[in-house]
Amino acid sequence: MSKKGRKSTGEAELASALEAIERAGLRRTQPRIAILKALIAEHGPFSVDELREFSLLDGIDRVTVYRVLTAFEELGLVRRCEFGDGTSRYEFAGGGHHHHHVICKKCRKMENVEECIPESIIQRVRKLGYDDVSHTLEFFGVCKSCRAA
Amino acid sequence: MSKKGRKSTGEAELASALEAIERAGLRRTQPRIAILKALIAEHGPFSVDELREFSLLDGIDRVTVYRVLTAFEELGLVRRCEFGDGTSRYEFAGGGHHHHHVICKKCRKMENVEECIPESIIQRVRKLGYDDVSHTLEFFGVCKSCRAA
DNA sequence: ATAATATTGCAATTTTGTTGCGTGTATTAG
DNA sequence: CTAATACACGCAACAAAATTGCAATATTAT
Repeated sequence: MSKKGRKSTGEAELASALEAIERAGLRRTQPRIAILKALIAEHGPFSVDELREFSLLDGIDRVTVYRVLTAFEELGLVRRCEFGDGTSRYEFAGGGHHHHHVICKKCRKMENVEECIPESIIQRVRKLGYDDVSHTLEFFGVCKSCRAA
Repeated sequence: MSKKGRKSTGEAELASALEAIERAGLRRTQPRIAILKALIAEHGPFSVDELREFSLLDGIDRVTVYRVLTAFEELGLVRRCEFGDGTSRYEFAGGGHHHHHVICKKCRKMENVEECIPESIIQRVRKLGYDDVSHTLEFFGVCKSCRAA
């Protein structure tokens, strides 16, 4: 995405996320920074325990990860996804680029889907009397390799 | 929906669901019938424990309810919804009529949304190589009364 | 009616997420 | 720069949700 086409280091995303944290009156703590870095560097939504496997998060308590992710979700820095297996997964959402996922029903492999729902549906929900409307959308199907087998 | 406009007793839905169960090679057991009846009679997605409060389900073990709902989901008789509070909810999906929900972020009140995503998005997912594509879609917002407070 | 087997119920367990509280660390005031 | 304050963290205990193994039971086919 950068003008010269070089791979993003994530520094811009990190900086703007930290700014958002400050604007919200929260502190720049080591766990928050580490979690942001991990989420920006690696992608695909992660469960709390998957996140904790990154060495960046070494020594950070599971409870802290839950609390940080919940705070980030409220700030819109993170999106929570439910893939139907009972655990929540989180991915960085600080750069406005919002997408969804397809999950294979057999092997649980996951892939991004760039399309989103039309604005008109969101308008309908607003007309029902809701403000600050967000949504979750996930697709499930059987992937090529699983179909073959 | 019936031709004469009288209220549906759910008998038709029940019959066709039972037929689907047989076609799948499953047995018509008392717990399965009771759960179907409850799901057809009452609406709005229910958690396992909410379902178990209906007297129809008296004496049916929680584990059985989980297992039955999982089987029904695979048959497409039931849709699973995730409202972001850590528990799965289920609703009858045997009559093709498929809808989504808005959940208030504050009071957790829930309401149906009849609109659905355009077929074109589902086509895109199929083109990614997935068969048998389904989706989950939930909206979240702040409802009128919570906005006032 | 009987046999074969799918399904249930129970108990124990695992997994996921939450709460309370004492300690530590970042920020603010002096 | 130091002390005071408040926020955030880590630990331990807890709670909720869902799963597993196995023996007992109910359903279907013969």
